[in-house]
Amino acid sequence: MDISPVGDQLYGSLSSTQQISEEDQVDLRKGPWTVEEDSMLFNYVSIHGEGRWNSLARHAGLKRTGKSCRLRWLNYLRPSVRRGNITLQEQLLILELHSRWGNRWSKIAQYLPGRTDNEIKNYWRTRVQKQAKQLKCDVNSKQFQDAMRYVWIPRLIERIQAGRSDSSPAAQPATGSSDLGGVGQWGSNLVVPNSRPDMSGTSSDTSEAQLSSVSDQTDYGNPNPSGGSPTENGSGTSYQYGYGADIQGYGQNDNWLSGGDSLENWWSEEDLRFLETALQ
DNA sequence: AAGATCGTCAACCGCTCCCCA
DNA sequence: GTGGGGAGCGGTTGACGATCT
Repeated sequence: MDISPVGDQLYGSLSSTQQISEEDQVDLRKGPWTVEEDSMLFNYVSIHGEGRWNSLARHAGLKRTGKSCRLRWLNYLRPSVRRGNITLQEQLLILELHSRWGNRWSKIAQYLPGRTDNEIKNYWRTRVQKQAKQLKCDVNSKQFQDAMRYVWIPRLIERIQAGRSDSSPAAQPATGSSDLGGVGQWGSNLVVPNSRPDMSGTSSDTSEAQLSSVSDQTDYGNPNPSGGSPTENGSGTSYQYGYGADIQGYGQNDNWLSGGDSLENWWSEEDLRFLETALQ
């Protein structure tokens, strides 16, 4: 765990400047969490469970707001939190779900087990918005939406499929929940890789249909669409989705997707030239 | 080597929603 | 019906390490 004790350095003098008042709770701490605080929160929640964060903070002996405790637990301490690089499948899901729901980060996060809304939000702002900036268009513009649909997403799909055929053991889909019969596979229901319609026209309708064909069949009220559910496969937990994509759970070897598979590497010079021309 | 700039991410803030008395 | 408290959400900030000049 990468927990910095910097909080003590930054806020260690707080108590000396504050009057002790249980009523006002003026000695509430802010800033980075210390190892001790993490330990206190983790132990308390492990024993008593989540909920009632304000009273939980008091009873756990934490000089933090309930909000702060909740955030720390959900984004960091919770055992199910998955750390590490966003995988290609996760990138694809984020792009697809964001195209449908916009900045509904918590809703999007429901479909990426172990990922927090904060993490997805940060990913979007630092990676996706950066690409929009490179292309000199707004991230919400039709131009950028088309760029994602016709270049970015197809390339992600290609790469995912290539990764599968490369077939390092870790890249193999989990077999635990193979009862997803009939649910589309990458590239078949989602989009046709390498299809690059005339982006100068109003082609978003057809692309929307392509992109939505699976999504519309999916019960988004269910955080695990098409019966996707955590499955134990011996070395970790895997989740499968209605798209036919599965995301290797924590504890898995994600190397086949991480390390050099940042979005920047997806955006080849060729793509950039193509897009810049198309966007003019 | 040192300062400037950039990228990432943890954490906070303010607002809204929901539940309950 | 309504007011208050708790929880959740999305936007924003700031610290810090990495990279660049």
